[in-house]
Order: sequence, then structure tokens, then C-alpha cells
Amino acid sequence: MPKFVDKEAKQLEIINAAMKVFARMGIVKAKMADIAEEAAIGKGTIYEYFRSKDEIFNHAFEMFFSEMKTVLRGISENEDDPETQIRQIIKASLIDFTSGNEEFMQIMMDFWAEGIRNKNETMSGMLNLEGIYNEFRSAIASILNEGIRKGVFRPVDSNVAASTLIGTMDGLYLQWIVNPSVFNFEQAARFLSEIFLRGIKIDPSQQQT
Amino acid sequence: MPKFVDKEAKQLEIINAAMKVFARMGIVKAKMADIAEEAAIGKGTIYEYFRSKDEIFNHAFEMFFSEMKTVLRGISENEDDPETQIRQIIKASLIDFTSGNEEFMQIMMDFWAEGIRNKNETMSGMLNLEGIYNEFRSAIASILNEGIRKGVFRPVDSNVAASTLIGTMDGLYLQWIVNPSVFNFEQAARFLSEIFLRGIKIDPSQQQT
DNA sequence: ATATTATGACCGAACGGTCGGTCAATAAAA
DNA sequence: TTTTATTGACCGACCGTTCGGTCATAATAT
Repeated sequence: MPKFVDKEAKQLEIINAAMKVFARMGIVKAKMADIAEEAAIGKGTIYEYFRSKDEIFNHAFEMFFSEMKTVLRGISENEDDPETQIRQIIKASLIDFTSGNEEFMQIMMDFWAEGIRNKNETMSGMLNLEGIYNEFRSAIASILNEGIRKGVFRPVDSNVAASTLIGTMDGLYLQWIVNPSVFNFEQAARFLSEIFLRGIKIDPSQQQT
Repeated sequence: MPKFVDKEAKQLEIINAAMKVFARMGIVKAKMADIAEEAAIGKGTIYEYFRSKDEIFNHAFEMFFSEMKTVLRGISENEDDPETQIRQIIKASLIDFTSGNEEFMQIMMDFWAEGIRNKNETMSGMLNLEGIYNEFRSAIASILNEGIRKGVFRPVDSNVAASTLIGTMDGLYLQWIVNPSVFNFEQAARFLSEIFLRGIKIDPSQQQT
């Protein structure tokens, strides 16, 4: 054993173990003992790297969503056409994130549920579902605004539209979780892209320029 | 004290008390002691009427959603025009259910979260989120099918469309919960009605009959 | 009408299991 | 040897559930 362990790396190991346990048994049911076992360390050791279960949870939460943010950022940076951007966001959210990744979804829903439950809590730190939504919303809203400016989208209220789009995708996750047998993300993504864009695009017959 | 108490009525009292407590502190955090206090009875008395906390939860859950079902049924029975039916469903779900009723929403989200978490559990009885969604979905799908038959809606996949609509509404609840300060149900309902109908209606310029 | 008995509604102290967190002991490294 | 890292037995707060017992009322007897 080296005298100074790489704290960051060990924290990451623990969080990854925690993620596995979270996926397997849900966040609330996950015990410190389970996480320790998964990480192949003693229970006490966890407390060398985290103050509490909440702290583990918060770190995991943050890591989890930062990945999503990165993908979204990539889309808005590498693509110029607003319509294509919207299509890509829907595809990324509903297909790329989900396909073959049940575990991921389970955790995501659990984070949500936990975020809702602890909304009013004086949590040690973050669990900032609100901030994450704000970020997503403003990212999508600015794409919509760009489309409106370019005259390809109707002048809808971009914040309301962005909320609705995000809401729809979240709602679809929920339905998949609840009822995976009759739910198909590919169909849903295709339908959503079509209907949402049809809903906000300028009617071709009256398009200007 | 009457020798024989009306069990049903007392159960209802307890469930109502439980609902209040659920709204105030969340389902998981709600203690039997809290429910007893709210109902102004002894903790032990609760167990004269319910076997367990889960049983209270399940009864509450069922009651809660049966109200929603009733409203939906009313809409499909008292109105013939598919477009109007869709508008009414959106209005009922997003405005009538929600307005001035923060408590209601809190509980609904909590039921959701709980339903997700316990999805794989061998719960005593029900907590049948899946069944409820199926019911809602097929109700909306049949409205859509009627619209398609009448030639006012495009021949979309009615189940996918219904899923998407339900998902959207749930997602909007979620956003309101997370971020009530920047979210407005009236705007959202108006936008959703407009965009969804615009998305599925036959383009007027090519309408037949 | 009054006393007596039976009943079920009601109660909350106590129980038992659970689980996050602590710490004294141990192992490993320096 | 001293310092650092690790550990898991242990603690105690918490909470759902149980159960022995009380009491108001109804039924019955006198």
C-alpha cells in the first residue's frame, strides 16, 4: 500500500460500486454495507472518503448528469441547423442513452424520485435537480430561439416549448420504466421528432424567404 | 362509543389523515405515529383497520387514481368531437387537477416515485402503476382512433401518440415540482394542446371530405 | 330502573429488526 | 518505531408492529 492513496481514484471506485448497487436495489434500499462489499473494502473505509451516504449519493448524482450535459453540449456545438439539433437531442436522449442500458434508466428514475422526495430537505450539498433542468431548458430554448430567428420555427414561447419537450422525454422514460413490454423508444423518438417539429415549424405554404 | 363502528368510514378517515401526512412529509418519511396523530387516534388503533403501512399506502394509491379515472371517463362519455376531447383531457390533467392544489401534486409525484421504486417488489397487493397507465393509454388511443376514422387526425400510431401525450403531461408535472417558480401550467397546457393537435391533425390544405 | 356482565374499540409502552455511523484494534508502509 | 490506512464489531436512534390492558357502551339479569 502506498503511503498516500489517490483519493480521487478511490472515491471514483466507491461511487462506481455505489452506482452498481443503486441499480441493483434502488438508492434507498442500498446499504453502506452493500456498497462496501461491492467495492471490496470495509464499511469503515468508505468513511475515509465520504462523510455520509448522502455525500456518496450527491457525488453519484452529479457524475451521472454531467455525462448528459456533455452530450447535449456536443450537439449544440457541432451542428448548426436548429431542426437537426432538435432531432439529435431527441435521438440522443431517447435512443443513445437508453438502448441496451436498462441499468442506466433505473438509476436515473431513482435519482429523480429521490430528487423529488428531498426537494425541501436541507441536504448537505446539492442534489440540484432544479439547476439541471434549468440548464437543459435554456440549452434547448436557445436552439429554438435560433430557429425562430432564422424563420424556420414559429415564434413560440421558447421556454415553454423547451419545458414541454424535456417533459415529454422524461415522461417517456417513465412509461418505459413502468411498462417496458409495450413501449418502444425508437417509435416514440420518431413520433416525437415528427410531431414536435411539425408543431413548431413554419407552415411551408406561408414560409418567408 | 357505539358498539359497532363503521369500519369503512374509519378506514377512510385514516386514509385521509395519511394523505395529509404524505403530502406534508412524503410517503417514506411518514411515520405511523404521524398518521395516528393526524387522525387523532392511537397508533395501535390504526392496526385495527389496516394490516400494515403498505396496506394504507395501497388503499390511498387506489383511491387517488380512481378519481382521475372518473374524470377521464366523464370526458370520453360527454363529448363527441375528438379534438375537443383531447383539449379537455389536457386541460383537466394540467389545469383542473393542479390549480391551487400543490398537495395533490406532491402526493402524485410521490406515488410515482414509490411506484418506480417498488416496481419489482412482492408487494402485498397492488400499486399497479402499469395497469393505470394502460388504462389511460387505451382511453386516449381510442379517442385518437376515432379522430383518425373521422378523417380529422392523420393516421398516426395511436398507442405511440397516446404514450407521448401522457408522457408529456407527466413530464410537465415533474417540472413543476422541480421548478415551480418558472413553470406555468396554463401556458404549458395551451402550448401542448396547440402543438400536439397541430402535429396530428390533417393538414387543412389537403383535407379530404 | 338498576346492577351486572360481555364486548369490541382504543391505546401506547415495549419489542425486535434495521442501518448509518464510530472507533479501538490491526495491518501495512515508511 | 511511527505514521497511515483499513477494518468490522459495536452502538444507538429509529420505526413498524405487537399485545396486554382499559374503558365506554350495549346486552342481560334482577
